[in-house]
Amino acid sequence: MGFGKYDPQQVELNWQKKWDDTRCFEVEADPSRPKYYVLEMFPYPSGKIHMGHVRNYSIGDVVARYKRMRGHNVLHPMGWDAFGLPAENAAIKNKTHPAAWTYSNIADMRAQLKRLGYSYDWRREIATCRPEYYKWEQRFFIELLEKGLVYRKNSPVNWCEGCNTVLANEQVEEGRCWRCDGEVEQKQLEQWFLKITAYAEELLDDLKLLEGGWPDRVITMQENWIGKSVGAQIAFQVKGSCETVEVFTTRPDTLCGATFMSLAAEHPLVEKLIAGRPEADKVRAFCREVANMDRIKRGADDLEKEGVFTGAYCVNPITGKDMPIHVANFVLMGYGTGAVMAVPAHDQRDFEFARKYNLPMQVVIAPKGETLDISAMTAAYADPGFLVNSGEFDGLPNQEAKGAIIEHLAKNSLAKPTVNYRLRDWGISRQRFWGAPIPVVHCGKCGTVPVPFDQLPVRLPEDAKVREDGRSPLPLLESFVNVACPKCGGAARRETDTMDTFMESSWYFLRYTSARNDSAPFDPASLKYWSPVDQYIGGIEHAILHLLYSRFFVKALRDLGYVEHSEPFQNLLTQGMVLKDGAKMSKSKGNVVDPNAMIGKYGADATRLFILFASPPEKDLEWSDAGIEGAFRFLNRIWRLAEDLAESGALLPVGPSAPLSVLGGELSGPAKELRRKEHDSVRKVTRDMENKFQFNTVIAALMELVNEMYAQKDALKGAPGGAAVLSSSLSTVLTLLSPVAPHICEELWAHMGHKSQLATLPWPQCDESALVKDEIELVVQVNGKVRGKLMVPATADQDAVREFAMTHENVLRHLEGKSIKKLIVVPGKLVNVVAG
RNA sequence: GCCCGGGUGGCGAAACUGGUAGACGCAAGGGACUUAAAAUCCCUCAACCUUCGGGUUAUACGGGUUCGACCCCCGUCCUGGGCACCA
Repeated sequence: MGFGKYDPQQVELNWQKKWDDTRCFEVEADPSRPKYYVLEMFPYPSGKIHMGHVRNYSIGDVVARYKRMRGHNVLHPMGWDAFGLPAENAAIKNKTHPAAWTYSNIADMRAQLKRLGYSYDWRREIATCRPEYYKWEQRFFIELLEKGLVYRKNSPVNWCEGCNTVLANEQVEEGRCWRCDGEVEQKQLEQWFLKITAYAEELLDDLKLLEGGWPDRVITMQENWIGKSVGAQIAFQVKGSCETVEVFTTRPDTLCGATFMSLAAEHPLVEKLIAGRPEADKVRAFCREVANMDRIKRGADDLEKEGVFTGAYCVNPITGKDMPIHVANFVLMGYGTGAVMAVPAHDQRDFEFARKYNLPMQVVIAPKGETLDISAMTAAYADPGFLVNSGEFDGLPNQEAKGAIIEHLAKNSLAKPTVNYRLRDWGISRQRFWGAPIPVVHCGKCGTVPVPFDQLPVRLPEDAKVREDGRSPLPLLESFVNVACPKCGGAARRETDTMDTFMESSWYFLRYTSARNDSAPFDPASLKYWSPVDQYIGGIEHAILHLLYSRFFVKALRDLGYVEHSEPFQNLLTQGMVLKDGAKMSKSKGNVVDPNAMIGKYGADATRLFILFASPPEKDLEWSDAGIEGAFRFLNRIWRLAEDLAESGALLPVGPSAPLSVLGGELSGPAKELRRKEHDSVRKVTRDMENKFQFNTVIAALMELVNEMYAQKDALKGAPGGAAVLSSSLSTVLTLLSPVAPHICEELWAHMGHKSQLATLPWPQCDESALVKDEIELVVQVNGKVRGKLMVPATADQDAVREFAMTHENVLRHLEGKSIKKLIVVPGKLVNVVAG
């Protein structure tokens, strides 16, 4: 009896239904079993699944299915990052509510994911735009507010005119909006901030815990972003005034070489310093010009260093010398204290500035035994050395001098060791509608009042109409805005800003552990059992944004008492992009390959197989229409192999890597050889699964085994134990391939007469004794070059190997006229004859 | 400037702990089957030389360590990415 043509549509729908009916992938916390939490970054419901999603979720599904077969209790959930701008834009265009567009997209995309056969526990599905979800986020917000980790301040913020909203620093890329690529301007606004800087040190330190589990480059990117600098804060007295200028420096050792001072244009002291001075107008004009310069121009590499003298002086706390105070365009108010002690001899920037404005320079560090002549220098000397011209500190190595000078000044409270970070607090206010409302009320009498827990969630009104101009309808929606103050009961107004959508994605992975709980954000026992995420998988584009925010959020929730762990994601796999013709797929380039079309033509299994085979997961993958044909061809090859065995009565219900007792005793010849290959495949596949999820070589190993079965099947069908070995090998192929191409494997598994479901079967074991070879191919090298290969008994010892090697004609030819100096034997592999 | 990656056939790639470089697949060429096509099966496939035994050169480039190097060390080039007038 034949199986008929391989029809992926029919096979796949059939098995998807069976998995559904048997609730195969639903899991509960079970402390008696080892858990494994595998998670892929959840999608934004933009409308359709694209190839990037297919790659991401196929990788995750193989991990989930593999770990399940390895005996783990596997949590593998899916949900929707459902708030955000595209929904609003679509709603404006289609004159509907963002919710309608979002939920309809979710329904479409869920169906697509189901069609791909991913093994999710769908009962845990979440959509972040649902009040049952964001209600808890609002609660966290209030708790963080009470703890002082949320605050409101009026500050310059990044404003994107295109998106009509504020952006966090992490969302500005080279002066442009991460989403719409529009130019970002600076604006002064009252905004809510999350105090991520309170965790700067821990966020940096804990990166050590992630070494080995996270890609190095992601760790470095986070290190760079946090940007820790160790140094000192030093106070400089302003001459003739009680004011001081506070400076942050990483080079306190160069203090005696500080010959002038540079302030940022926005520095609050500037106005006080110039009051009543003849320079005042000129300085004000300069400050205004610098402050009004747009962000991109001001940050440009080639910006000419410019400054202006304020007329005021401060005093070097060690040398006692006067230092003219300048305002300089390269000093940033946002870093350190907004003031820089200028050491022109040892800082390139200050060097150029001093040369341009003819300011004093003083060498204070020189290489051992050398003197530096400032007038002859063409650049600052920034290398290590020993102190000179620094009074009592002369002769100290500059590294040591750092501590000594701070200590000296600390006696008079003029300096203290300080650490500075580049990381800024996370601005989370968004002037948009489709986001979680910030749960506070502004009362004329009581000020800013948090909404009490029992009044949560603050729901996003369902009757709001999006505005043509893209601005949020919330401020004009009286029914939303007007509210009684929770404290005094008087008339008050609701906050109309919503939260950055990165808030929702900062904790969704925790919510999956008890997604349907409506009395608390998490069920503590489930949360504890499943956390942290063992394997997280997603794109490198979130190396900073989402991954940094999530790390911070987990630490903050830990300090609120919600979670016990400190790092959300134990292991991180950053998958490469899916390219077509060398470029990222995009509508504008017209190089998009639609997953639906591929599933329709070749099926989900072939699509998954190709995308996993074409490239290792971290690398970019070039889509190839011929490649997916090849994947489909391989599945057909397995199908026909099973069919062929069935037709010749050689298809027995023998399990994978069957023991000799099942195979009918000791084997010999091709049967033994195939069994060896079978077990070797188990060994290889298991190793590559464990080692960084190298699915491409996993699949290659299975192709080899199938090729071997094709080569041997006709000889084996009639041989003793042959049918059993063929069947065992086929079982092995189906079992090992099932995480990648689950439907066809289940189907053929059933055809073999097995009653179980592959999805819940244990992973096969490699029997080491099956790997033993009677004969091995011995490679013979002469002076490191291969000169011959011969088959020798695997048991041959060193002397025997030597004998064999010397029988090889070509080897002897290369040894002619030479004496053997040394013989190196790599057991089971090769022998190298060193001769000269 | 600082910090991370990466560089292997026509293409995607593989190579375990330093032990036969190119597994597996794609493309290409040849053959079988077929009235024909598709599908399938078999063979060839790094470059050059060859008396067809084999030889030489090859993992960006130049050195080194080693019996032996894609792999380890030093230097150079190219390339992708992150951070940056950061004090």
